[in-house]
Amino acid sequence: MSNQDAGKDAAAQRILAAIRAIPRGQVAGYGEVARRAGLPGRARLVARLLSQNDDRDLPWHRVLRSDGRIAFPEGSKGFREQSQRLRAEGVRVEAGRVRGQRAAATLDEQMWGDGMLAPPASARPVRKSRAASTGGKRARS
DNA sequence: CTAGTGACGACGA
DNA sequence: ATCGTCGCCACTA
Repeated sequence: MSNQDAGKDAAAQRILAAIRAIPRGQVAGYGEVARRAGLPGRARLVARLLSQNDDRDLPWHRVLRSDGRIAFPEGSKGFREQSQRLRAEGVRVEAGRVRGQRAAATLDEQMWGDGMLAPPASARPVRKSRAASTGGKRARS
């Protein structure tokens, strides 16, 4: 296995850890999870991982889009599954959208919350550390 | 190398 | 709040 493979795997493990760190009844956005994992700008990587994931243990249902919407198309199998699992935890889901909390923002606060420990962010740029500026103003007018 | 695709994210209209 | 467009990443053809 090459270094790249190892690095990819490490990133994957970190992402999985970040997802498992989401408290029951709480939710987080893909981008938030990626950031928490030290992979800013890799929201899509998180999504790809989940699509590949098969671990029933993983609380994947707590990961939503940044706008609080479930990422699956309404009515799809995954959609129903996720909605059900979320509601089972007491999360209010309506019209494919989670109400009661804003997906994300709370993650870090829940873990390290009010000055509990050092900033996790630690921002382990792992590498690459690109701008990761998701959506940098196009020149459209 | 270019194009297309996807459990994404942000911004402008 | 909704929609369309653009940006970024990782992967596949």
